[in-house]
Amino acid sequence: MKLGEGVEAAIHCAAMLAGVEGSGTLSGATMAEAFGLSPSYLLKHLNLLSAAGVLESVPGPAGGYRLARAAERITLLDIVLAVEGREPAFRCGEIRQRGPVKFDASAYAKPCGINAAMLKAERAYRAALAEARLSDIVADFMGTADQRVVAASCAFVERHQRPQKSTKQA
Amino acid sequence: MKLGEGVEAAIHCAAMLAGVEGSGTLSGATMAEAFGLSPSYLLKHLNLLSAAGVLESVPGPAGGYRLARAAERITLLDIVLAVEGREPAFRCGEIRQRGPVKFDASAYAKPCGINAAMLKAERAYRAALAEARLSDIVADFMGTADQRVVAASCAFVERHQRPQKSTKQA
DNA sequence: GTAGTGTTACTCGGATAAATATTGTCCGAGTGACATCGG
DNA sequence: CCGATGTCACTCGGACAATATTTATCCGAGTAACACTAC
Repeated sequence: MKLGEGVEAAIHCAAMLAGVEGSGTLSGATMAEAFGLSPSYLLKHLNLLSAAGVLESVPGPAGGYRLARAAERITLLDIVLAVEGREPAFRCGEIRQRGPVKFDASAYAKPCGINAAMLKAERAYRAALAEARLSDIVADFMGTADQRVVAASCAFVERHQRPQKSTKQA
Repeated sequence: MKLGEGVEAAIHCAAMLAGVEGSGTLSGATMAEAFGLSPSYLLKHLNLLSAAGVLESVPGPAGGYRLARAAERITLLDIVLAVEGREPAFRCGEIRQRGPVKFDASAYAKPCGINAAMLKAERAYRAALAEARLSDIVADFMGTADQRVVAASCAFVERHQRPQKSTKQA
């Protein structure tokens, strides 16, 4: 039961991208610098988010990443599943069938009760994550965090964001 | 987000031990055979359960493992935490402080909102596991599983269980 | 026949390798901006 | 002076090592049962 280090980075990056105006972008290198991370490695996680449809990537100079949809429609569950994978953490290996006494498949028609209990707990976990919208995270940060940090973060985004010129149908 | 393979084995072993009468024991080798697992590796997980106070180990010939308390007072959470560790899956590395702009510690007095949301979800996960008692798992297995499998499992336990000398068998 | 004692076989327990997943790094393909050149 | 074009720098994207964690195995310490011997 351990989540990868990249989950934290992915959420922070998504929250930072939520502060970008319009269809502007932030480059992966910029976000890596903001959090003191290895740029190349952060790209790996950002690509996972792009593949999952949470972010969009813009190539070329003045390119970068942006949210694929409004922050209100992105949940922590979307991000966690994108980075960690969609399959459940507990995988029933059906070890109950691996013993010396064998029966045909009909004897194991009912799913393993242990697996059911574990998956039920995981559904509760995912449901809680699904209720945490990215916009809530950002609003909480803006409201409760130290104002110096908030101001510095906004200034950082303002300074590094790149307004998309070619696609400014805004 | 991935649980170790040993969690499944640990839960199955605990459920099997719940079927042992009185203060009898089952050896690790016996349970490993029942599930087709490596005996030496299963011992590692059983020891974790012993260290956590979920199981008790009896050394010497006719030794083995038994539940440390009644199955009604053992939850899946106890087992999962014993095997996977008690620390939460999401560990906040405070990467928000690792950027180029630094503030003193007072600016970060409030805990990270992302961390709070992740821990809240994990509390929901653990709460669901805490509601799943080992006795419920066993009762569900006895009631809903195929009766041939139930009979075979009970027979296996009957055949391999070792009555502790203090409790004389009938 | 009974009690004491030494042996023994079986158990758990921890230290030790192999396999796998995660983390971190590098270089290449692609793309839009910029400077240059021609009209 | 304006437009087309070639070059370039910057971006993402995926392939390649290093590290950490998990998985698997082996051998040793400990203990209670068993057998043997002496009384």
